[in-house]
Amino acid sequence: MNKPQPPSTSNFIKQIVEADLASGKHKTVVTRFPPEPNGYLHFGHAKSICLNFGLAQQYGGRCNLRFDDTNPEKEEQEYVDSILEMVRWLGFDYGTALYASDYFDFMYRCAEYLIESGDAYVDSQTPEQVQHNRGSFTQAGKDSPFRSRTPAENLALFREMRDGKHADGAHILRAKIDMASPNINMRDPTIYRIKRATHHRTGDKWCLYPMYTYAHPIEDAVEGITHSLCTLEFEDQRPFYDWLLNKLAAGGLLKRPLPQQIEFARVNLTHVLLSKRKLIQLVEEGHVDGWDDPRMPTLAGARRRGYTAEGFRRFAERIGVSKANQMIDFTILEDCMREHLNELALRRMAVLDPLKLVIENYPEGQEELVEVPNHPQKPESGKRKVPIEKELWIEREDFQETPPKGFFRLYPGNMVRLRYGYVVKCTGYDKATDTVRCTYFADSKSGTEGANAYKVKGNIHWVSVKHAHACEVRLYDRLFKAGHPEGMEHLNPDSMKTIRAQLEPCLKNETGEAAVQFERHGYFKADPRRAGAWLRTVTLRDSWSGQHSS
RNA sequence: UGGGGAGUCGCCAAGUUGGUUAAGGCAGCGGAUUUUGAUUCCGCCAUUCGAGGGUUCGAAUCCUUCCUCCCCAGCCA
Repeated sequence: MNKPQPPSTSNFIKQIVEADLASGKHKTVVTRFPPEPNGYLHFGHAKSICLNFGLAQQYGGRCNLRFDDTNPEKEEQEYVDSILEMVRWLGFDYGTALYASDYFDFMYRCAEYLIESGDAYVDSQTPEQVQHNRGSFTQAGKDSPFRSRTPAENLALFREMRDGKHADGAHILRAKIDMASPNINMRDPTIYRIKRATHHRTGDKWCLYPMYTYAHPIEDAVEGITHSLCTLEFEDQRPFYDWLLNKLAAGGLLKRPLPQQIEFARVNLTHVLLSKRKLIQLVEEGHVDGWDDPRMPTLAGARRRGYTAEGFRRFAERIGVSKANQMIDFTILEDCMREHLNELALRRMAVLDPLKLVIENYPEGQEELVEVPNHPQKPESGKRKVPIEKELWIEREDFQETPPKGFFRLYPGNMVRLRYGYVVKCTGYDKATDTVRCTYFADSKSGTEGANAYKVKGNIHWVSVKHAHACEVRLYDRLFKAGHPEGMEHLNPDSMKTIRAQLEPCLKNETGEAAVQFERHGYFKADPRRAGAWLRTVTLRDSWSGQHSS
């Protein structure tokens, strides 16, 4: 039950943080999780969220949730709401959410400062010319003919841009750095563009929007972020990040100490696609029901699927943080969820593919209650009483008329225990009625002295025919079919199975949804023999309507 | 090709001020317990740290050459 947790591993980010704390560079740790509200959070974001919030938690600092909403064309309130909800679900308290758009005025002021200091200019080349003059990996770029405009000219033009006097794309504001830099990102990067789009928060107030490259460092600095964690592809951006911050700090617009950008590798999972483009495709083409479809690798989907927030936190801790590209085996995520669910989920007997079992020597009309623990390893979870009688449903796969070698469940002549009930011996199978027959041993009831006299290898679950109630339950076994990393189109949405909230009496997990493990249908280790299992529409018949007792 | 990163067991990942036998997890394999073929438990699983040279009494850790992979030429983030 108490699996030893892997020791909390150290990583290079913690080392930097600790060094900064030790040297007195920072007195506290302030991080941030800065999503652009242009989509739903997925498994990959979970790593970043846990990393940023976890770090702040660990060092007694704080972590901001900040929306990087600098491109109104792609962003929507719907995404904001969903992100807010999922971060909360993951168990992190972000206080009040912040928005890059709240700093638009300040960013604008900074831009005017850069113009005045000669560090930015308005470029009026066409996008094609800009691109052409940027040069290539091997060729230096060429200065724009507009690069030498005076600060006064630039300022006037920039204000006109802000005031809507120019068409989209007519001009851009660029940082004046070095068109010959070997780092292409330093070849006068664009920092403002004209874009007439309605912003989900600022409406039509602006027709001028800052670029991420420019906005992000300012957002970090304004919020007093100490360690700005981002993914590897931004490494080349760091020189500009530092350039900008130092310029603005020199101008008195920002206070030191300035934030430090630190890059880490994003997570990839085998058989799981996290590309926003492809996920959108799945939703838009109707391959899934929506962003929260339990088959989706989104956090919203994961939650409906029965994954727990704690499972994600363990996952983040286990995979670690480094700068080497990671391709994490999906079994690690599964194991984290299975591990947590195993501790958390109450056990229930349920028959998904029913086959009738008749106990021939059990008195007609008689029934009795057997006591069943809710969690075999946790007595404190209590027990419940489940009715047993002459006719039961058992799992079809628990019976074999002609058993394969090694099969130790029900087959003619073999004895098994009806879990928590009696030991029965199979006496035959009626093809006409599709019924398995057996006889039971009255002195073998679980919990009685006689029970121990019976040594049987098989132990099957069952449900009383009379008391069972059927309910539609859909179980989702696996996210994607192994072997089809490229897509989920191979899955049949109607046949998928999911554990859902119908299982009301079961223990609630922190999501408010029910987490339950079906006996023999719970979170098994990945088993190729079960790979096709989810391709069935199933009906659940369960006997847990019985009373709880403890 | 210019620049920036990364290479420790099938997958992650500790270890890097050079110092006995290179943590741990996942996966895998073997075994014990078990009223879930689950869980739990025990054991096995890198003479080797991308490769080759070198320095050293001693290197995954230092020097050097080479190889491989990833990122950058949006008025996206």
